[in-house]
Amino acid sequence: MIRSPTAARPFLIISYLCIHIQKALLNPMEYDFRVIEEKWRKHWAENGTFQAKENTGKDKYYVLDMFPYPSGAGLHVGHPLGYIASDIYARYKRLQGFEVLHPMGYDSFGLPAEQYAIQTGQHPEKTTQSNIKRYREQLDLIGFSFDWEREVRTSDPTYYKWTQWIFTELFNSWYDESTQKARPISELIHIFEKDGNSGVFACCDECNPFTASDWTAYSESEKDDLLQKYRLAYLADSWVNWCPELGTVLANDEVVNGVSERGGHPVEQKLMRQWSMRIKAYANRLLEGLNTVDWSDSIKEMQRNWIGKSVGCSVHFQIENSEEQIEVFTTRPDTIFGATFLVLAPEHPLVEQLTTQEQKADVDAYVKASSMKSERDRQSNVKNISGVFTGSYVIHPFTQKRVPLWLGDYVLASYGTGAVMAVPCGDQRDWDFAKHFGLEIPNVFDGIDISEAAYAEKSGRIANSDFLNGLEVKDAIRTAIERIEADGIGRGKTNFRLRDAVFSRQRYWGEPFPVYYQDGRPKMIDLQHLPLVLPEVANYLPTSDGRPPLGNAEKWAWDSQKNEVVSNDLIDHEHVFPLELNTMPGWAGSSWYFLRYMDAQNDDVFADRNNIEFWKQVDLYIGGSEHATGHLLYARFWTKFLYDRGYIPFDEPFKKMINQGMILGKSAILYVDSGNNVYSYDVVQKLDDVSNLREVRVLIDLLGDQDDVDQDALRNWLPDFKDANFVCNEQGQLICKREVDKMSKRWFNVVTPDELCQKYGADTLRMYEMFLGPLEQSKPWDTKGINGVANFLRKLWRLFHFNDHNAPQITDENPDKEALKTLHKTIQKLSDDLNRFSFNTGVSNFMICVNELSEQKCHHRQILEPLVILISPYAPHIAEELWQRLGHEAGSVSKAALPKFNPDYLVDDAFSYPISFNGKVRFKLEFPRTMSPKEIEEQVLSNDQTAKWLDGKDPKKMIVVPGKIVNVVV
RNA sequence: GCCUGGGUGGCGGAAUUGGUAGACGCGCUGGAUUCAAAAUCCAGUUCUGGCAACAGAGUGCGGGUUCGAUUCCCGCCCCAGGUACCA
Repeated sequence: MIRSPTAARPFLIISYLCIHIQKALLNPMEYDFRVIEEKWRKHWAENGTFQAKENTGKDKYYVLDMFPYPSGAGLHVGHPLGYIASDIYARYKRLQGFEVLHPMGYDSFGLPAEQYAIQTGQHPEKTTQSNIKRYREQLDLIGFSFDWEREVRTSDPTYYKWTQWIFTELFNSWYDESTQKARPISELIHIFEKDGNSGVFACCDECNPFTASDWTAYSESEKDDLLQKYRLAYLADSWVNWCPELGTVLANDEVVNGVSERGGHPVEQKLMRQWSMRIKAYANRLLEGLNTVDWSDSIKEMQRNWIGKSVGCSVHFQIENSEEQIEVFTTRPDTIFGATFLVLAPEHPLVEQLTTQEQKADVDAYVKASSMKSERDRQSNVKNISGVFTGSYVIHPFTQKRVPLWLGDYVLASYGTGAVMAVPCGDQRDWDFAKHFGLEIPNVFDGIDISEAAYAEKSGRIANSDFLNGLEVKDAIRTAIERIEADGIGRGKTNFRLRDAVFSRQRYWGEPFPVYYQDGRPKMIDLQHLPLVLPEVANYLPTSDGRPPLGNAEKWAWDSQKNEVVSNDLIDHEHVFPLELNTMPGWAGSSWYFLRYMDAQNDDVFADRNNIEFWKQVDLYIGGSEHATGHLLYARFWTKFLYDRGYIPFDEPFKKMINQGMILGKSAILYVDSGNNVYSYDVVQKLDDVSNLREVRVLIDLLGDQDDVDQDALRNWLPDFKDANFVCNEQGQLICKREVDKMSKRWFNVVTPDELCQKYGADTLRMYEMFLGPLEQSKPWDTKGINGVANFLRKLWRLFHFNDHNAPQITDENPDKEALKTLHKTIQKLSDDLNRFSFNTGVSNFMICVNELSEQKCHHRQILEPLVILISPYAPHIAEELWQRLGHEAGSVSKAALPKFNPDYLVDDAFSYPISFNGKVRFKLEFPRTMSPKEIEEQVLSNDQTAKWLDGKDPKKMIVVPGKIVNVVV
């Protein structure tokens, strides 16, 4: 056991190595993982063992891991968990005869490298490169079967060339609702030229009707402005989540509880001209597509909630003494007779116009107060009801009554129309609002009490509602919509919570937009001139006048004649134009990387059509569930878009997905008082007053087997402990309390795969990570148990009884029945475990198998060879070594055929029946499997032991389940 | 609040269609081997009572269905993740 401070480690590792070498010299038959693992890693790399090839005649299988962001902290044991599982699966698929694509790469654009650059002046490219190098070294140690020829890096210009291209394709597309498909913008222009926009049913921003002749009469810039409303990537003024601290905008899923996901800085609402993605166009298909993929229910549900489809209708309310109308969206048109007031969001465009002179002061104050509140404040004060009367009224379309018009910040400008018809009897928020301001609460439900709370259930009968009286809610909704449509005051409508995604970031370390501005209008740079490479800047911060970091670049202008980037000095707005200063968000590159792996080095297309046709969808995708509403939604969106435009033949990227759980760390805690004393945990537990103590986390590497700290090491670790007084227990130990935290440097509880590979070997690490528990569950890491797996691999090795010449002592004779049964039971269970992605029971089954074969003293080649193949996906290094020593070609176990299961070996002639009385098992009796239930019944009844449990009584009933159980009811 | 998971020994966990609860591993206890230690091997290890044979209880809690329930149904409690004025 290494129980030393990091400082003392080199010495211990050296001494450990000495002992190890000594042992290996003494006993050449021992399992020496260090030598073996290095040998096979080298062999696989040199022979390109795991390179995937297209069109080999085999069936394909695509196993993908979510690629990592290469952070400076390196990998801890939690990171490779999913990679190990996917690697095992990929290796099994190869043994089953599939051509397997199993690639890896890096999501290498991102904030941390940029923050580091701001602090140190170090170019993000440089830190990214060195982080990737470190990641690669760590990954290589674990023995993954990745095809590194296909590595991608999102920050590499040869990669982001295609990210830029996809952006231009999105810019040059619109969404045709009538065919539910993205189409080239050129086709839309053609339609406009012929028929104007009246026949166009598109997903677009609000747009007044125009005719073909209107269109032709528009100026270029008017046309451009109109087309922006239709493009899938568009430039628009929109309310964005602005994070002043980070100096950038954030997507909705990058904001958590009103603060930025990265860094936890406050976020506010701001109106900015930004690139956006019209993901809303795909809302329905993103929802429907979920039914076709094999993902966990929780992730699907999260996406469904995020998309948030609600079916209802729009209703127009005429404003009293005005030509204007207010449009509201409601899912409950059946309750329209209960609508006693209307509420607008404070940001609603008609607010100023509708406010009467008397109310102006109040309304202005309210609007101002609301705009000061961040979204977070609005959300956290749900119970805090606020609002103000505008002084205006609208006319109820059915009763013709005057309905007061209020403002309230519980109505969101960004959802629906930013206005609601308030039905206090049917909606709790409206009810609360009405109570608070003393507004009417008429009841439109038959026999429901609404004196204490609103009734929001979608059931029951409607009352006090004219033509809806007596109808069931469902029928009432339908009838109301029919009437609303017939009267021309509204129409059936479906709304989505999903909002268009802001696609601009005011950052340096991201993909530059392939865009320059001619008279303020965006122009795309053609594919043939891409990539538009990120320029050098002297400073990674925003410019002094508040422009994004790219504003610092001196050479960041586009010469539209030479088609190249030139110095800003040359900008003349004739041929040389300024380039876009924003960059793309982190999710741009990760939205399509799975396609690039299919043909990672192609310079002519993002991936060759033949390769795409061969590999198709990702068959198995493994990664964390934290990307449920971000990456996984955006990747689906881009996939559907590329499908629509005919670039790929499928519209869902990931057929099956498994989400691995998080591996948590176990922190070590000591107690410190205001003096200079450090207390052992067991001492603290006996103290009466602990109010003056505080918990301090210490480096877990300093702990021994009993959670006791190496005291000298602790003094050397941090100056705080240098001269501290240690209050130890009776054994003189300083014991730590262990607590489960996130694994992080911050809590000093990180365990790295490197140290475990060094000490126990990669095969042991791989199997232990799988053995910890079900893949999808989160679980704390405890290195203690790893011995069990290490012992198992040694036991496996001993099964082969190597002599001094490294030759196994095995026989070619036919194995006995018992050994065959063990083997085939294992084959069967393993294939079952694999189908269920139950890797933990997979490891157990290997342990059971090796235990049984050891007991049987099995020496048979016919048993041991299939076992080696079977275990090779889990423990590939030892398997290759054993395979070679068994006389096979080096490295070939990775390409062997999985042994076939033969049920004949499992058939038993007899079965040991548990005999239970009233459901409790009391003893066992063995009967032939062929014995009939009738005979078994007789045999059991005539047995001596039965008499004891009957205790003189007669059995009421007997249940005999052949091959399972016997139950006697007394 | 709502949605999705989950709750089984000292610990990680197993039990796949309702059929022997606790596989496998860790830890612990005892023994063998050893000058000693490591490693290895053997035996035991859900709890309670008992020297033992054995008996009773037992899968978050309370009910129900069934010959039989960790598994199915109803009601509740707790934990984790997601989400939240979405009209």
